[in-house]
Amino acid sequence: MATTDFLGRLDGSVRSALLGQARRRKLRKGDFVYRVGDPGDAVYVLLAGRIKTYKIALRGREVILWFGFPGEVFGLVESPHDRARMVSVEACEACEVAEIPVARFREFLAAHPVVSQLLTQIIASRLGMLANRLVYLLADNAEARIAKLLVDLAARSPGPAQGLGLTHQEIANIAGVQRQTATRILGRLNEHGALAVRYGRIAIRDRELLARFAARHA
Amino acid sequence: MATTDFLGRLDGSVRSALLGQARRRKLRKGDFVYRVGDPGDAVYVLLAGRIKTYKIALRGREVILWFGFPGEVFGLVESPHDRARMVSVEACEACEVAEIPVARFREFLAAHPVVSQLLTQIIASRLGMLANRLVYLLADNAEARIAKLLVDLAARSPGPAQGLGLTHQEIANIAGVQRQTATRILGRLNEHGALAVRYGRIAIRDRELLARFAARHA
DNA sequence: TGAAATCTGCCACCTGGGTGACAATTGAGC
DNA sequence: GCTCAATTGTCACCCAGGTGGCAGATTTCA
Repeated sequence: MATTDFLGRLDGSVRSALLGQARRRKLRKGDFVYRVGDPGDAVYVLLAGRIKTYKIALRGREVILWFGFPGEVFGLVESPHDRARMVSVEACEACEVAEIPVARFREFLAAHPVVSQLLTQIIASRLGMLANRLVYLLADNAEARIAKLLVDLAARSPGPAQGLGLTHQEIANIAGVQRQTATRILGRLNEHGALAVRYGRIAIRDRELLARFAARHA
Repeated sequence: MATTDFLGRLDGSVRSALLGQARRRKLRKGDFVYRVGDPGDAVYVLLAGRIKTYKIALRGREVILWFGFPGEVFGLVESPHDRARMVSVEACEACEVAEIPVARFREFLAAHPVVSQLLTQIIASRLGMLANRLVYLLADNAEARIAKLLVDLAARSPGPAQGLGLTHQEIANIAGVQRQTATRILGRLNEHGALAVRYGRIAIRDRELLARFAARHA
């Protein structure tokens, strides 16, 4: 299980206690869990599907900060002080989320200090991941960035064998390149045998080779 | 006072209680507070000087994550679990820091829940700042990146009137450009009257104009 | 005070990847 | 099954910024 899987790391009883506090919401592709400026009055756990967290930059450019997979928790940072959301969260496919009002979530944490510690860990690791991404986005070229990105995602994705259901546009938006560049590079990695790409199904064929592409700058 | 000024936001008595727990360390330019891999067994408050937090990327490239100014706290993220440091912190000039062993810091937080909340806020805001930087680094061109960076720094820097004592190399390393590019752009911003640059003393002359450069992509 | 190290300013060249454009393919909804 | 929107594939062009190289300015510290 991925270390980012919050729900999976809770004891069964704690998990059901938490989910008992939650309202379930189903979302279709393109629906928002929340958007920039919404009140940050709830915390979410993704039960099924895939979500993306992003901001809109200059000229309408969508910059993806983070993809969320089942079991992961999100919406934590703005919630404690009920500030406006700083990012938008959108369903990449049909999703289900558990929504917990922040007041209840706080009570829950007070009653379960272990969970509170786990969250501290999760936030710290997310800060670390973001810092790492910043470093490689600034220092690497497009090919290495995309390779690193795929390695990272495969480590967190639930069924990497079947492939990641990412569009080229999404890959471009998280790697900070143009859609056409993403297409070109995915094609190249496919030719070299690192990936197995088939219309929207990107699977890693040779993890070693992919890691080698991730580590070189040329 | 900048909202990031941890020490400045503490009550006088709380502040002296905290500093009473600390060992003071003086550093010269180039000294490390800690380096990647060191044990994360202490938390620091910067008392004087300026520090930079960075990682080394491919090909020895230094990517600066964050500049710290007096009053700011750092070393928080790895500490609660005493993990190895994920970043290095180096003095940019003569500095003084207060070093608090993590065990004592934890006791202190338990005794002062207000401070604990403040830290949650600080970590959240740092996550937000990092996310913002990621967005503009991916979406903007070199000129807008450097302009935004200077606006951000001026907002946190103690005496922005006298100018920021940053080298072109440091600006390059945080904006993710080449040193020569930083020089070229600083020269341009100087010509246009947005900055007043004089050998290592970069002062903002026209904040409005600089913000305009930060907001355009061309 | 003087030598060495660091920092700044410039320049010419070159390339990675941005840009726009369009056709082919696929999947989703009717 | 059919239609339409979304996604993918590919191409030609071009420019922002990377690269290397060097001279002059400034600081540091012996």
